[in-house]
Amino acid sequence: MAQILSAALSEFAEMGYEGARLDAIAERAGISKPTIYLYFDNKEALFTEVIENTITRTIREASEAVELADGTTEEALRLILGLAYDHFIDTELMSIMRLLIAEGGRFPELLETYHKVAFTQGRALMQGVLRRGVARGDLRPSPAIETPELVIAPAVFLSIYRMTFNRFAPIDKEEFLGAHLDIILNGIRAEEHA
Amino acid sequence: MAQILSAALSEFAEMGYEGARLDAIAERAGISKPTIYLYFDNKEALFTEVIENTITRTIREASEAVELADGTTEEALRLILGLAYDHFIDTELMSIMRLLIAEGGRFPELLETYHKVAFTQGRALMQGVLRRGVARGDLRPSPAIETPELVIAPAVFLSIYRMTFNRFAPIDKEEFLGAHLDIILNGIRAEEHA
Amino acid sequence: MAQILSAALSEFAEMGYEGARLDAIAERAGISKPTIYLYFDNKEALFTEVIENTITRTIREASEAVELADGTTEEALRLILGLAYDHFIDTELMSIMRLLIAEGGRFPELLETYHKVAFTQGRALMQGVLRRGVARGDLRPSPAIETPELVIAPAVFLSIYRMTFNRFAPIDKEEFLGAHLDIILNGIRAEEHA
Amino acid sequence: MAQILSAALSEFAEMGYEGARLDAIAERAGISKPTIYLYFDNKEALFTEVIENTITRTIREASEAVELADGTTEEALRLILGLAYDHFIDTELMSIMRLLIAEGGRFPELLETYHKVAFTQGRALMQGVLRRGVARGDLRPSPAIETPELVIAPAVFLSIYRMTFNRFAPIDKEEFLGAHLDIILNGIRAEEHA
DNA sequence: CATGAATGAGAATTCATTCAT
DNA sequence: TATGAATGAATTCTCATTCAT
Repeated sequence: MAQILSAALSEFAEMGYEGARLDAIAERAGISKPTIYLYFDNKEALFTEVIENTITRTIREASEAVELADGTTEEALRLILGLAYDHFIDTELMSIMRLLIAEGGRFPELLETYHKVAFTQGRALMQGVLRRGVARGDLRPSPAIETPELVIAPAVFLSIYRMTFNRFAPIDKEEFLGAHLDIILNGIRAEEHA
Repeated sequence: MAQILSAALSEFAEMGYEGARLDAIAERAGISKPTIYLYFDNKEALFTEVIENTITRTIREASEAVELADGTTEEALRLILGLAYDHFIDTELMSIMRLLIAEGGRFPELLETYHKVAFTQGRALMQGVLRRGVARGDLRPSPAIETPELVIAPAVFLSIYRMTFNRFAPIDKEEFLGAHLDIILNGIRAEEHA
Repeated sequence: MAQILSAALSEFAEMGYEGARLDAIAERAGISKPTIYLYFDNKEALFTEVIENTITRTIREASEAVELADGTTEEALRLILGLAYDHFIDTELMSIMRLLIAEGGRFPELLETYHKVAFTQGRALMQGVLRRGVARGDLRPSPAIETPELVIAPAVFLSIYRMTFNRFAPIDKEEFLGAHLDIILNGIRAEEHA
Repeated sequence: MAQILSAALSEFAEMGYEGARLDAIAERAGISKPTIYLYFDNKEALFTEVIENTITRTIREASEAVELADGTTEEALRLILGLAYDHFIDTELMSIMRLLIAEGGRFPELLETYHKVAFTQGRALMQGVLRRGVARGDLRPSPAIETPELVIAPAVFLSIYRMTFNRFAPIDKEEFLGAHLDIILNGIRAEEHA
């Protein structure tokens, strides 16, 4: 059953919901087509199960890793963004995101699950770091405190980019992360005085 | 033919390439199915034509608007980001982006077209603004100069967000743009004081 | 569409609902399988349409014929039973009856239709003849007046018989009808007196 | 094995041959699907076995009961028709009859078995009673003597009726049997008087 | 130009049947 | 004797595509 889910994730990610063929999934999983029906009611059930299973599994792994260091605000930011890049980019979660963007309109419950289980959690984590930073005097009370999505946005952008344009103009993950941290922390404006 | 393209864009955007039905497109366009074949060789040709047509048309409109004001660096940034938000969010271009994310793997030429025609151009524009800002002493020579994607990323993020999670936790476009400009310009770090 | 209905009637009558193959129906009708779907939503719709269409068509024809002669009671009985035999035995209506017996449990609405449109009407007709016979003094006020089914029963029996056992021990329709009339009119008991 | 046959009879009777599912039979019998194959070669073998088994079993029971009373002709008739009603209506034999009507075309050997084992025997029994009645002077030498089916027909009719239309316009078994005997014995014609 | 009518190729799904245990 | 797991062979149904008009 794990093999079916894994095969299905690949096929769905590559072909989309409609484009995916149960034939292909069965072949990837090394079983026969009817066997899929021993474990899943139908294509839709398989699809939703794939999504939910992957989300919860990945989030569980991620959550375990996010024992936030007691370090400085900058270290915490660096850590959490590093984790975001590691989990979002070139991973199964990225495939899920692509699927949700593509098929979300037709599977709104999945969107909701992902929103609740993954997005909201990540957002809260980031907001916690920012708030602590402000409390410590490390960060100014910028609008980012209430819009932590802004801080995460470049990670999401890179995830999309890697799935699409990267082949034409590659962007290096580490370099991008470095620049990301720099800009977020310091902005692009030149020092006022002088 | 314009009606066909328009109908097809809607249908493809809603249903994806495989999910889209020529029946449905014909109905939306108020014509009969075979008529589509008078103008397009087949479904794939219609799809690529829809994408390319929409891209070029939208980009043309956008380009006309980007007679960059001679104003201050901040005004230029504000202007170009405002245009990005206006063209990317809740528009046809957003549908195209969704389609490219969803189907890009199977239609790489379309990705390339979009990359060349839209993305590269927008990136160059942004980079121009940034470079001029540095030259004028308004902006520091940050890594964003070579990674202008970072400055655009939140617009892309919001575009995706509006297509997916917005229904569960709405984000206001104008507010988000305001925060976006603030963070990009100033960063989140507290003034070093001294 | 008439050809599809006709082909479907044959196939359903021979094979039952589940046993019937759309392939076979298409072939009998000289068309391709998908063409069936141009006219009928699915197998079930085709089935119910076949039944209802055949019933109403046949009943219409029958009704036209039942301009009951003003003749004697015996002539009227002879006429109406003759019509029953002609319409029930070795005809399309017989196939319908077989189908309803076989599949009635799964298609109760069809049973109801047939009951209303065919059976009730025939029963009322027979009852009318019997009542007039009693009024004229030709018939005694027997329990058959309120149970006209008894008078029709042998026709139904023969219909079933022809579909099943006739091949092993053939029963001649005309002879059977003759005996039927005789028994119904006179009973089998010997004259009392003497 | 008895449980399998019983489960199979129910399922076949309800769903027809094609409609019946081995899954369902196994579940009704409280065993697993492959177990059926320990006792029966395949679905068809199970079906024919069910039919033949039920027929022979029921006929055996019936035969035992038909130690014809030495009573009057009328008593004998009453007895034999009573038995027919009891065995044909709302019983397993009725289900068998329905199955044979439905599937007889595809299983002619079953029809033959039923014809030989059940029908011919019942017909002979009835004919014996009639002939004895004529010999005794109780019955006239009517055509029914050579067509005893006519006398049985209403029982068959009622059996069919109970499987189909009874829900829309119920017929009481006992009343019907009473009317049946009256009509068969006396006919519906008024006394010639004199 | 436009379309009503038709279909070949293929998709999901079902089910009788098998087999290793 | 019994069964959990698996599948080959259908079967219904869909849809892009064609063609005569």
